[in-house]
Amino acid sequence: MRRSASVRVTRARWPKLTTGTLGDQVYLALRDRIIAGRHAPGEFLREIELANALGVSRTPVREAFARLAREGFVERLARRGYRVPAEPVSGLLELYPIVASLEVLAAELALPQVDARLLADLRAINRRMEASVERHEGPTGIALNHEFHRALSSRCGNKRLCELLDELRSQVLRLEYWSADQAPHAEEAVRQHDELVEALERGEYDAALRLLRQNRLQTYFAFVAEVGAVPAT
Amino acid sequence: MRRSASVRVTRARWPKLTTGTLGDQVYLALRDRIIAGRHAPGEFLREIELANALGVSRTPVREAFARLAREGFVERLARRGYRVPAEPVSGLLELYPIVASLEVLAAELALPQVDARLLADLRAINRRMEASVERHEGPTGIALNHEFHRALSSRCGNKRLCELLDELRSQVLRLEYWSADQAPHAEEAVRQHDELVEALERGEYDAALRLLRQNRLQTYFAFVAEVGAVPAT
DNA sequence: TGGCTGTATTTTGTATACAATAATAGATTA
DNA sequence: TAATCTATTATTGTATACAAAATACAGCCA
Repeated sequence: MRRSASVRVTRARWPKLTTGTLGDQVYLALRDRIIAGRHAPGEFLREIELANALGVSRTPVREAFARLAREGFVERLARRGYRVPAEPVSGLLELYPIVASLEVLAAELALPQVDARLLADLRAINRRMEASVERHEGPTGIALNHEFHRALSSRCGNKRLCELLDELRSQVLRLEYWSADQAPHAEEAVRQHDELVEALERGEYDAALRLLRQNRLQTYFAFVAEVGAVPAT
Repeated sequence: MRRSASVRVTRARWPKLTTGTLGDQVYLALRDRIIAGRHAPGEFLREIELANALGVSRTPVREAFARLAREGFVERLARRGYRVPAEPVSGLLELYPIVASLEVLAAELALPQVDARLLADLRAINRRMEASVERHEGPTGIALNHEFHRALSSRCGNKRLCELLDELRSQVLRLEYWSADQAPHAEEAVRQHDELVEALERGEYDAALRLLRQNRLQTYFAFVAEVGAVPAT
């Protein structure tokens, strides 16, 4: 009971829960905080603490944890609790090839759906990314890089693929936020994005796919070079 | 209360729960039943019923449902309950390309790890698949087809990729059990598997990858042709 | 007779109480 | 003084009680 003061303070730092089931809301709130790096890797998250902070019971918090654990945002230690995992290096090393493969597939499927509006969106996102990179606003550039690829692959017409990519990208996002100061090989990426859009405009689909593959592979190798790891491929 | 008789009967048909957390055990038991087709598509699954049948409370059953829903084995209808989804056609149509892409990636990564033991395993699995197809033991052939591809891709060295593929394959498995009488283009697949193993033995990696891609694409197109759907690619 | 509304029932969503277990700190002994 | 054993405590795992909401059915009215 004498905790009420600190609980109130903590509570103010959390977004209010509004719609949907409580479990979903807790999941979203917690995931955003973890992605944004507001919980240090290795930090333990306690059900009761979060429940108090959010003004809900342990049940929805547990549901959120179960989901977050399955998606890799927290680790579940049997009978010990949940903690934000460290090891972003191996995580990115494993995720990058998966995301790259699926994005190439999504792009192949999306090619027939490319239209003027999508191209305009892609250009706009890339201009924002360019500006962000120039100003060295690290995290913004990382997010915009993902937004660019999301805009393209979301046209693939395969709902399942879109959902899977969204989930994987959000995991990459967290690891990049934590391990990198800015988007991977940012300036180069902006240029490659422009080339990709131009190829799409000219209807040169093979070239576009090649550029996408190259862009994603370079993200991977740039990271590998940075951390000094041995590439698996 | 007068339901007790039917509950007791149902209970006898369920496997006993042994190790791990109850939530995990319920998840596994229920998933296996759904994959095996023991619950008709469209059938509603009630928390209390399952809890009674398994001799546990609703809490672990809820955890299992949450997981199954995220993985596509059940649908969650807000405030209505959970049901086994119908629509295997669109599900397979969306899953096949995803699995194919990731398996090609996994195979690329696994190539350096190929050794005599793996090749022997692959041959053995394919012989069993051949026998199963000859005897028209439908479901067994479907499972063995997955086992063959799993044996290869599990050598990729990317844990994350392995887990993702396992999850996706188990979903494909359910849909194939329900929508097909036997492995997709079974005889042809057995032959292609043999060719693939032979290429691996000769160290012709490019040829092996080409054969794998072809095998998976044909699975997809054979299904498309069977259901008369319009292929997305 | 057909459609609508209100109520009862069923089922999920949430909260809380209880059980089990692993970490921790303290005491005791060599 | 250090190490080990024990008791306490903190935290998850599970069960159950309670709340909310959606459906189905019956009764009523047009």
